[in-house]
Amino acid sequence: MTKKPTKAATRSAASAKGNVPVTSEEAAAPASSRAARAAERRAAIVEAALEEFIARGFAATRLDDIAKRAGVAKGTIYLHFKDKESMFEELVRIVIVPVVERLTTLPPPTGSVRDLVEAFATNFLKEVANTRRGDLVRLIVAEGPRFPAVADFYYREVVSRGIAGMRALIELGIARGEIREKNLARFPQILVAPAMIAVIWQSLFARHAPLDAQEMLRVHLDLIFGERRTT
Amino acid sequence: MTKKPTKAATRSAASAKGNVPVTSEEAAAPASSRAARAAERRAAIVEAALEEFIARGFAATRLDDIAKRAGVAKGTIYLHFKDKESMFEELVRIVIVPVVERLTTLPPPTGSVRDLVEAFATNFLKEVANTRRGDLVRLIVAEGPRFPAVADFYYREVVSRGIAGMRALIELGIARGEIREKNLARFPQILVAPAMIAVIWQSLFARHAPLDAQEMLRVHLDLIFGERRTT
DNA sequence: GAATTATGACTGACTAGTCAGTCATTGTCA
DNA sequence: TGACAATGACTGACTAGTCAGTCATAATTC
Repeated sequence: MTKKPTKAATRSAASAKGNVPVTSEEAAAPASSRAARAAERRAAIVEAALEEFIARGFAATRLDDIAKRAGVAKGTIYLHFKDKESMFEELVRIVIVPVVERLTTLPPPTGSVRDLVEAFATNFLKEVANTRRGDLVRLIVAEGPRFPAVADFYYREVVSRGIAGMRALIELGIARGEIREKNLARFPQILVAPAMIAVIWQSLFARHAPLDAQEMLRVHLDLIFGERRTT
Repeated sequence: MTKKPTKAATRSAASAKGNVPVTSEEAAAPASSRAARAAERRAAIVEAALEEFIARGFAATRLDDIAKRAGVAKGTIYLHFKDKESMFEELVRIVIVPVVERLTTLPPPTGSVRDLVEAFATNFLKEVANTRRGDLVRLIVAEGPRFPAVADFYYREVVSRGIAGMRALIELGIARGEIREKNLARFPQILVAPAMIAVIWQSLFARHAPLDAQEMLRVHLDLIFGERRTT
């Protein structure tokens, strides 16, 4: 079979029209242009949908707008997603899964518990609070009650894991004498609360009163672990 | 025409059906039944709208549903509110203003700062967290970005006041030596964060993992003021 | 019975989802 | 290798339905 020629042609055609700003160093990838373009389009749709849903909420988002933003016809969306609702649900999964993976893989077994938590916090700020991801959290809070599937998923994949992880850290901190308040292990939510508040604050009140999240989290850790810096 | 009976009928019908739990000591008011009924209807509409908006969000809420729930024709809504959007905005004001008034009037100049804060927290749980009001907070978080007017109002009337009040309490606590962490005054958000988290948790994850908010807040206060109870 | 208030049928704008048709890509065959 | 056929990704006009807002009519009040 002669497969080479087609490939070359495909290639140039794709790159000529495709100012698709998504990923892509598929330079090495031998991806057949057909499949590659499909993947690109899907990615563009996901990106556009995320943007629109965050900006307008589920109900007020028009699929026409998503299509336009993605540079795709409306029908194309339905080649990738069953309907608006399941698109939203898949979207949340698609965006969250990699973040969870990255955050759970991180823990470098360094020194004190405080350092661990602080590193985690810094990372959280960089990866979530100051990103589109932060708005996604707000979106989940907003739409959760109307999308039990989303709320469930988020609880299972993010919240319960996060709480469990934090609890483990707290217990370690207590065991090592870094944390005085024993009851904290019963409510790891307390450890995370200011971070969540920071996320919400940024998207609602930042323009009224900017919040130095990094510094706030540090103060909060001082509260839990006792002072430390020269401050 | 026989008008008396109608009136009586109307009256009783209204009170029979109308378990409108809102205001109303119009007992003393010489309010012509005309004005009184109008007020009742308005209250019913507000109540119904609140319920629907909380359950479905702004965009997905139908005025027909609000009307039906309020026991009113759709046209009647337009006798009280300009349109859906301004109804939503007014709604937030109508519900929030009395709460703010009640909470700001409270401070009984009792003993320790910790007692003050704890009383406030308990009150907050009773008045907000376990009420429709709590869901309203979530609704504001959800719709805030699309309703700058609402976000502004909420910031001005609730957040900035709350932050200021908390800061005053914290400074008092520091002055009296009850609070060790001086930097806390720079981020009163930390003091409030768990309470907000509790509100959000209740409406999103309560069914996955119930949260004893009261107890969580107490632990948080222990963290700030130092242990206390026999626990 | 005039004035005020309430009603709900109606309208028009808008949108989720569909589907017949197009055409670039891929596979096949000489 | 070049021509032809098959494929299926993609399109966008279209349908069916929804819903905010209106207004002629009806009910109520004074």
